[in-house]
Amino acid sequence: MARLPVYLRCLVEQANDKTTTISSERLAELAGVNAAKVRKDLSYLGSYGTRGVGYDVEYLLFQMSRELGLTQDWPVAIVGVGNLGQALANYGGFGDRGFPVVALVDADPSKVGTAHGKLSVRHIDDLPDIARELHVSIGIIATPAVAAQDVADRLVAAGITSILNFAPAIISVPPEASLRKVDLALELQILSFYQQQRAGGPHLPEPSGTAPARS
Amino acid sequence: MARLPVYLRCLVEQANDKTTTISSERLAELAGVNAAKVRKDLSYLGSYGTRGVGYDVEYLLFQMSRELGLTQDWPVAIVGVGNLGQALANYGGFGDRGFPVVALVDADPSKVGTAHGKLSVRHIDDLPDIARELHVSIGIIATPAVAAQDVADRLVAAGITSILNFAPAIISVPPEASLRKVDLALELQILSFYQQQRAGGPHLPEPSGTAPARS
DNA sequence: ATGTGTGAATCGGTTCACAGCC
DNA sequence: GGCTGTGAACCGATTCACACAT
Repeated sequence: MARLPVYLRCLVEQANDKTTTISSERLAELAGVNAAKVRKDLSYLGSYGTRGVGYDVEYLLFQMSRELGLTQDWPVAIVGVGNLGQALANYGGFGDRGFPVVALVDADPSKVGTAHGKLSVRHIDDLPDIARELHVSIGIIATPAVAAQDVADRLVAAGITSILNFAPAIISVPPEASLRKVDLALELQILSFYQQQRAGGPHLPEPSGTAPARS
Repeated sequence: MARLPVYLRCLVEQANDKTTTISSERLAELAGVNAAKVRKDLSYLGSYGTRGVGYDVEYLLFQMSRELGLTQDWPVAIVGVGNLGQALANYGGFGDRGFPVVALVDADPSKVGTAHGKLSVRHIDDLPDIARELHVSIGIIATPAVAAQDVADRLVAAGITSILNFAPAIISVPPEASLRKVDLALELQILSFYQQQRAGGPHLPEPSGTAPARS
């Protein structure tokens, strides 16, 4: 479920506030969902709540970190050192959360060897070596759209089966691999769509999911 | 619908390839969905297809651009000039697609006035002026999580009712505003979850939606 | 009393399948 | 013959509502 990480973040906040126990109602409020969903989601992890009381924050936190695989670091390689790739490499938010960026990779020979922060760019042909040496488990695709599928294939061939794709392209991977995508332009286009709707007469249904009404 | 921009991108590619007409089947393949979904989605825009033939690429492109509000530019302001904010500001991909970044905003007085590319940072208290002068229609939140809700409130108060939130926080906006979120750490956590599942014994259902099997 | 865990009802979105039009 | 447009069937996810544990 894509909501577990959200719960996790809320629980961390609560733990910092010395809260020892939390109800599904309260957690739902923090996570921006409803209480029944929280209970159903958490019940998949096992019966970690106490009826009449709620969930023990620390214990739930531990169980969830374990289930999410966050008790260890997952080294990340960024493929494509253009604007976006550099931006992501400089953004410190990954390493903080257990996803250290351990390699920058590009196909352009003129970029290979250039330094960005503590890392120097390596050639994509070395991907199998890089993956093995640095134990890379996640690959981030930050190339132009046309290269994205090829890069994905190379990542999988190198044994990197978790892929986050920032390129505006539909790519496919074999079933043993996982693929998520983040498409920045697409998000903006969706916003401009709704803005457009608000300006002219409404024709299509309202947004859903990511825009809860203020409570 | 969040799929319209994907169709749009596929249609642009086809138009560049001088393809004049396209079937729902072919478009579905390019967009990574199935044909029935394409037809249902496009039928919401109106009956723009021709039975027995398919859709006229140019005409559909025009209708979709209009519906998505992409016949005009939508100026963007980025709030929060930390690592992520700078990264997004330097990333050229927004302006190219009709979303020029026209303002950088921060609450830290020591950052105000510093230049990044062609823009210099302005103070968040000036947001109402900035919004009016530069016709900002979309605000990007790239602040730490704790500031996100406050920034959202200020954006809405300044008349910027389309918001893209990169901060790892659940925020809410009044119903007249639209909110989308991009949570990079969350995407990585979802990947690490599935990677973890593959390593240990599977307990939860497989991914869905973003990971089509290779055809 | 309070709040979880969970079957049952509900809902929205996806897929099927076919009538209708080129 | 081929492909769209769309009602109907389907399916997973959300929500309800309540028995049960503390």
